[in-house]
Amino acid sequence: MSLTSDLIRGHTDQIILARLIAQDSYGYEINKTIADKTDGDYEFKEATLYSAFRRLEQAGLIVSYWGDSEQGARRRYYAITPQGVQYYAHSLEDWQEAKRIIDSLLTK
Amino acid sequence: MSLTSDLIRGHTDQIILARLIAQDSYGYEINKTIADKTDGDYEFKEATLYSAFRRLEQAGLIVSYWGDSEQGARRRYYAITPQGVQYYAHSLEDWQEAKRIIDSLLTK
DNA sequence: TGAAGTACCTTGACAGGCGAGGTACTCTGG
DNA sequence: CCAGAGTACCTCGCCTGTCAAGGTACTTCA
Repeated sequence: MSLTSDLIRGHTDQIILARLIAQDSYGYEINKTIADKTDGDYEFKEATLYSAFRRLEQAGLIVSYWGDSEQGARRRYYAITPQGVQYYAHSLEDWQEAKRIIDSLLTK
Repeated sequence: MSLTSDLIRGHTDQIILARLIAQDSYGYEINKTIADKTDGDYEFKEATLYSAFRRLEQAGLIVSYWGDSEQGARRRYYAITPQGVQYYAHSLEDWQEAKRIIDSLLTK
């Protein structure tokens, strides 16, 4: 919910990349997966999600292609690039580090 | 360093409040304490720190008073208010929750 | 005397999140 | 048969928080 959205700020790219490492996916599905995994506690706002896609694609961390669904709404699929994988691995380390630092700052 | 600063974005207020729960303090000292506690890995930028003070005081979470040092540079001390304590307690819960959520989103 | 340390502060630019609004197609119940 | 809910995408413009850059003023010490 809104409680956590401030805290997840900064993890958007990382979370999207994590989903794309699991498998190619598209905006709507990624958001549903996130909602599932968090038992409905979290989900990106659409504007946030799509602006993240733009950012990540411009940075070369993901690429997109249109799904070939004849029926139903068109889907733009995203796939992670090697640079994306590398960036993600690095971001995982950063996250471990950040947790450590924040936790240490929240104690007397 | 700059690596972690993106991830600490959003924890600024919480970290400052944690310091003020330990004891009344002033900007410069808070930053030094943070540098100490993180072995020099982290420190607020001054502009960030002082804008956080303004925000927190406006929100009624901290109050300030001038230190009575006759000698040396003047110091503006900050103290946490009851609302600040309450906000901090809440933010701790949010942080536990955020860690759980983020970790769960970073796995297959 | 001048550099380094202590201590505060402001301005303006920039980036990311997101509310609000929009398009277009499909499926299902009444 | 058609209205509403669901799927699926997208843009514009505001708001908030960070921070580079710049400034002030005092003290200590080599």
